[in-house]
This record gives sequence, structure tokens and C-alpha cells, in this order.
Amino acid sequence: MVRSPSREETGLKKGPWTPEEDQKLIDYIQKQGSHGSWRHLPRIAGLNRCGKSCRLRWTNYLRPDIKRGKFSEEEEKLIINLHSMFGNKWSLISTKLPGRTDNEIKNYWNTHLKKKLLLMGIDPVTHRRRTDLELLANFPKLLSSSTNSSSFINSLMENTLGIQADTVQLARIQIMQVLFQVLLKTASFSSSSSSSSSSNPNAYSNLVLSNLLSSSQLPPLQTFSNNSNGSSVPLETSSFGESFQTPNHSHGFPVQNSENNSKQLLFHSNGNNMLASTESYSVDQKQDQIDLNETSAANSVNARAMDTLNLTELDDSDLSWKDVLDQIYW
DNA sequence: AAATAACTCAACCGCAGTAAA
DNA sequence: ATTTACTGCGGTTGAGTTATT
Repeated sequence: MVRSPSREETGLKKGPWTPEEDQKLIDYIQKQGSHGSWRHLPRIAGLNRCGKSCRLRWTNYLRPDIKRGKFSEEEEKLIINLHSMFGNKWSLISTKLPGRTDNEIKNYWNTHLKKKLLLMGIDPVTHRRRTDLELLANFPKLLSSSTNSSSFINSLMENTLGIQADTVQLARIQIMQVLFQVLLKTASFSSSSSSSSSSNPNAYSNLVLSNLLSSSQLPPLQTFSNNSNGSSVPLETSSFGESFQTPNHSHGFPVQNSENNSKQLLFHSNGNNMLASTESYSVDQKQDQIDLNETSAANSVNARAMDTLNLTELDDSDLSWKDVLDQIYW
């Protein structure tokens, strides 16, 4: 945690500060009432340091209004929300957390929060759910779906190209195997995967793979359907299904909440995951938009709650996840 | 108990923006 | 208009600490 002392060619000291140096800096600033010119401060205060080093030591460590200790859950949530809005603007983020320095928040993000989001399956850069790894989690279902001979590709291969059905099935299974192997390679298998560092982007893939290989209890297949009046407006697909553009929110996904069997719209806004009931949104086909009445039924849920919420396939689904894959990959 | 790997965070570096000369 | 000095910011480093093998 402490660097070994070294000296630059100029003779100025670098590395960790001693308690004596800290006291000199504190005494000087308290006596003057302010730091004044950082460049001239070290000479006047009797410190063999550059002004930059003094400024950093004061702003990141010695300042009296600095809050020390662990980040609270509220602070964590705030940092995640602010990061989803501002990105790596640590200085800006720190202005919203009194007593916390940009350096401290940056370190906390890189060592804790990034890892936390990855383990929850959320991309810490985009703050959206990682869809590539959910594809892996749904691998067995994809594999079973490959036996469906009614798909377009099967029809094409069998009827148009004259390839036998069993050959088609074998080819599809082989493709699935290749896909599985590629995904396996992207995940680092190590016995200590649970403690993977923030620099390891494969933490979630390790988690998914562990679940996949150790148990047959796989995450529920999440498919999409048209909304209540059957006028869905597809813009893109994801593991949550077809997304919708909303006026104030980037994307919405129609889902069914198994807790109360209600049909809801899941969307991501300003770093929050939000759920809206079917009563609180309507579809404008002309504008290819969903209009959301935010004041009525939209409620915010945190990312942890989202993970445990069992969002299941809708009964009136017109398209299955398999069909989406068919359209994309075949 | 020792070796190794992973994690933490204070401190440094370099760049960009701004003000003064 | 150009140069210089200074400050602030974000990315990175690396020694000490802790966890794992």
C-alpha cells in the first residue's frame, strides 16, 4: 500500500508521506487559512515535495472534511446511478457524495462496484444486461430447439437443397457445439474464479458456467411476446425479448412477473431498472413508440431485485426465443 | 508454514484547460 | 498570437496486505 521512497533528479521526495510531512502540510494550511499557491507552498512550508504532490496529499487524504470508512449501500447505489449517467466523470460524481474524493470513488468503482455489476450480469460500461452470456445460459434449450424441423432453415435445407433431415440436425448440433466451445474459451476456468479481479471481464461467465455444469437448474428462458393489444414495435432483440423505444426511456421489454402474473414493461432509465404495468403504457404505432405514463404505475427496482425476480415466458407469446435465434442466425 | 495469487488504494504520470505574462 | 505557469482530471502503477493453494 505504500511505495518505496525515491528521489527525482531534482532532489524532491516522492512516494509515501510521513506523519511529519503530513503535520507540516496541515500546520501550514491551517495557519494560512488556505493552501495559496501550491507551487510555492512546499518551499514555504519546509517540505521537500513538489506542489502537485502536496495538493494531492491534501485533497485526497488530509482535508478535514473527508469521510473515511466503508461506503454505505446508499452511496453504492448513488455511485452506480451517477456512473450510468456520467460515465468515468469521477470529479463530477464526487460532488454528489459529500466527503468522498474522486480518487476514492474511482478506486471503489474499479475494485468493488465493477465486479459487483459483472457478477449480476450487468455490463459496467453500458449498465445494461449482458446478452452474450445469457445465450450461453440458455444453451441446452437452444440445443433442444435445434431438433425442431419446422424452422425456415430446415425447410430450406431439406426441401430446396435436398439435404436429409438427420443431416440437417447433425449440422445444427455441430454448430451449437462450436458455439459452446467458443463461449467456453471466453470464460477463464480457474479454481479461484469467485474472486476474480475487476480486470477480469469473465466473472459472470464463470458464474454462469459453474451453474451450467454443476446443476440442471438453469436460469429461466426469457422470451418476448406482443403486448396486450398485439401491436409490438420491434427495434432490437435481447435476452429479455424485443425492445421498444420509449420517449423518455431508452428501451423497454415486455415481461410477465411470476409473482403476481402481471404483464409488465421492463426498462432501464438513468441507471435504474424500472417496471411498469400494462396499464401505464400504450403503444403508438405511427411513431413506433411506447408512451409511458410514469406517474401512474412505474416503479423502480434495484438491480439485485431484478436478478431474483422470476420473469417468465408469456402464454400468448407469438414468437419464442428459438424463433428469434432462427431469424438471426439461420 | 511457505509460496503464490489476488486485492487494495495512496501516489504518480501525463494530458487538457485556463489564466497570466 | 504565443508562451509559460498552474491546476484539475482520469488512467495507471506498484508496494503492502490478505486470501488461497
